[in-house]
Amino acid sequence: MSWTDERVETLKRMWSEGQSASAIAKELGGVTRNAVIGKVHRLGLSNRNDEPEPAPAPAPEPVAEKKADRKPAPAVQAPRPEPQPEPAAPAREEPAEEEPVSQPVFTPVPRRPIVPAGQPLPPQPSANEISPETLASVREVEKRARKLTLMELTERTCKWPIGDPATEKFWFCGLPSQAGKPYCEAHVSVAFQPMSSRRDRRR
DNA sequence: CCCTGATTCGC
DNA sequence: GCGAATCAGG
Repeated sequence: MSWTDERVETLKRMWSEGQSASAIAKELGGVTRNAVIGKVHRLGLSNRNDEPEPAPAPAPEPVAEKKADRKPAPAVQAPRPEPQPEPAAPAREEPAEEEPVSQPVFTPVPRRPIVPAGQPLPPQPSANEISPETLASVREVEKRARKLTLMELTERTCKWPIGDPATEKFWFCGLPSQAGKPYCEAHVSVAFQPMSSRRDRRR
């Protein structure tokens, strides 16, 4: 396989969408993720976000007096943009009266949430809409959940969230997912319901 | 062990 | 230019 214009176009599109190199390789076929990564670098797409250019801040040498100056510019690695200094966290007093213990209370720092453009988020399991049998089955399955963290999820693990994300009791199902589906068999059954069965569900 | 991208270097 | 091997890491 070679990098035809069309294949390069697909590569560019998927990469900009945040797809992983292996996913792109799978889509293209005939190439490995290494090939994809290599191509990405050759195309100069390495940076997923589009920083125009850090404007390398010449780092002016304060002391640069040498009679016999050898190398004017050592030409080292491009100087890093240098992370922004953390803006002094505004001391925030919450009038919360009900909290007995002092809680750190994460204040949602203005952060642009980068959603990994993946599978559709599962609807929260709402008791209605789902047959009791299926619901029972799901509950049973969730007892056997592998309780994976976000980082442990793969393309072959069920990504159904279990528990309250705001608490420690939160994890992902993690059981083997259906081929091509983001969830295991049990969760697929509650996630993907035919319109017909949703229409006149008995209550 | 699963996965990720980054880099190197012989081709 | 290409990409396998390797590295570094979550």
